[in-house]
Amino acid sequence: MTTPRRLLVRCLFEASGHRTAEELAAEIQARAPDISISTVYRNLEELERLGVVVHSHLGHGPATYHLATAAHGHLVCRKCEIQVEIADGFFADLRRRAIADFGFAIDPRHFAVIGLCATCQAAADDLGDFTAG
Amino acid sequence: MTTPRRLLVRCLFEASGHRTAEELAAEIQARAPDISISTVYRNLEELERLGVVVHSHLGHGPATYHLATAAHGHLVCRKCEIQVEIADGFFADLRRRAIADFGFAIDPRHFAVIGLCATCQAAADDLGDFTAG
DNA sequence: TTAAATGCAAAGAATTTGCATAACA
DNA sequence: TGTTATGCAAATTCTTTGCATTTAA
Repeated sequence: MTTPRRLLVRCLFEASGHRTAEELAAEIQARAPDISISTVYRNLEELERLGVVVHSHLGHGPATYHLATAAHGHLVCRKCEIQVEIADGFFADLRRRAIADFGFAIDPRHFAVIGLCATCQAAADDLGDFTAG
Repeated sequence: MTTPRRLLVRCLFEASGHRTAEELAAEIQARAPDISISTVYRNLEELERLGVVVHSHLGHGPATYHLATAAHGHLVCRKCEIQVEIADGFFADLRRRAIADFGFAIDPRHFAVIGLCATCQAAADDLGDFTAG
């Protein structure tokens, strides 16, 4: 148990949101300025190997990390990038089918489900009307 | 209509699998060696803007590109990385719920659904038995 | 002949790695 | 005291960008 590791774990427990490695590094560096981001990556990797932490991909940017106990799925708008957290129940049917048809045990939280939020759909429709007219 | 663009479109139509920008560039360069990969990226971007091509993320590596007409979802094993193509019907329930509860029109093909294939689940179980015993 | 597309090289973002030093047990 | 972790810098991977030159309509 080293200082960087202790601070990282503390950060992860204190706030439960998803944060990128860079954001976590910034929080840690506020307390211990010369902890390097490679140490953060290495510790996240180790914590993930131990099953304490998971990471997920919510878009094209950097991965986000959080406690495994706080994992959940996401809908992300491809246009405005708004994120919605969704309950595992949303994936019940998909999970059942994946097992039944392919023997796959899915982790539907690793990658977000991308789409268009209601607002951006409306905007796209308006644009459609405009360009058509 | 320039030579690089023509060759890229031909490549995309000839074989229907998903290929990375690098793979597409290699195919193109077999015919016209000094077409650069940045041109491939630029044309893919343009074709995507026009709705002819889509890209998806099947794992942590490079994105894969294919004709929009050939789009489909994927299950990918996080361990052995085997890929299974799945029909849109798999996502019908998720799609319905996303619209009903959040107004989201999802594109469940952009990011793969990650998980463990049957073989890797079995391997994990064996390991579990072993380490437990 | 003029706007658009290209090639090259360099920049960028996110992550990983090599290696000498430092910290833990 | 010996393994494990760290900091730093450099390397990697994937993708984008700047800019001078070429190509196509």
